[in-house]
Amino acid sequence: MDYSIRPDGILLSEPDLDLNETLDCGQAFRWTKTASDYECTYEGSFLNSRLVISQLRPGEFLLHGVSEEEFLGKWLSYFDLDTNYSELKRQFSEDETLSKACSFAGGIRLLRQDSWECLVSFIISQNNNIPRIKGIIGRLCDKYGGRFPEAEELATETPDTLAYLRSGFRAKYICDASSRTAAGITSLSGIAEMPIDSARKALMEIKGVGPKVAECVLLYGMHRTEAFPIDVWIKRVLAAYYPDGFPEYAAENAGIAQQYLFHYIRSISGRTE
DNA sequence: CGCCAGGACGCCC
DNA sequence: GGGCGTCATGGC
Repeated sequence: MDYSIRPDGILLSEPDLDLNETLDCGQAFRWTKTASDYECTYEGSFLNSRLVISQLRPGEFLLHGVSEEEFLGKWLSYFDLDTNYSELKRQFSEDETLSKACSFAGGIRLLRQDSWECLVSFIISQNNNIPRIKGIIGRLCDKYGGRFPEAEELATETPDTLAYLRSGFRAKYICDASSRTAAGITSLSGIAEMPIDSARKALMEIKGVGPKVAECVLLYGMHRTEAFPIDVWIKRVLAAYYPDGFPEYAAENAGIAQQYLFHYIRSISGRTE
């Protein structure tokens, strides 16, 4: 990773990042691709900061209007730029399937997202498809002026007052997550520091949070890279390529490996959304 | 129209 | 403990 400061923002050089692969692969739902003169441009936000980022060419990016302080204090961490993904992929590539997955979409990175937003987003994701997940979260943020609401703000809602989301049976789960978090019964910052099995149990005390959603919150919202969400696609990968279990040497970063595999298995079965 | 979606719950055995 | 119907909504 390298960067330079320009009048129009931060110019970032990072060969192991591709914006389409990272921002549109189902780990985050609030980035939108906007038309531009570049390869691609995305707009989105993390906590209360909005970002417009362009991919100028493979491995080169412009973070529009971002100061060095904002870059070092926020976006460097969000895009996990202090982790060496070349080294990770080199380790993964001992395995034949993982090797293919890494070379298919080598620009995927694990974003360090906000745990609360992540919890609500993956509650919404259950038995749902990505375009509709984005729609529900978009309607939620629209109501709060384009930002993601705090637990305290959602804690006063009911499934009826959340009807505008059209989130279906998931509304009652959003309410439970909000009231528990706002009341301090669930402490996401505390859970983030727990041993992983205790963290899983604590998350699953929330109604609507089962093994899959808990694992996603741990991986995407708490950067627990050993967390390994198993959805229908990863089940197919495990059945087809890992009948004797996932490689032990990759266990510490199994969640990152899972990202490459998810993208790969969907591509070879003809899915892009 | 039917099938499926980055699942979890409640109930059954 | 595993198996199965159900849950809203909408993309395709």
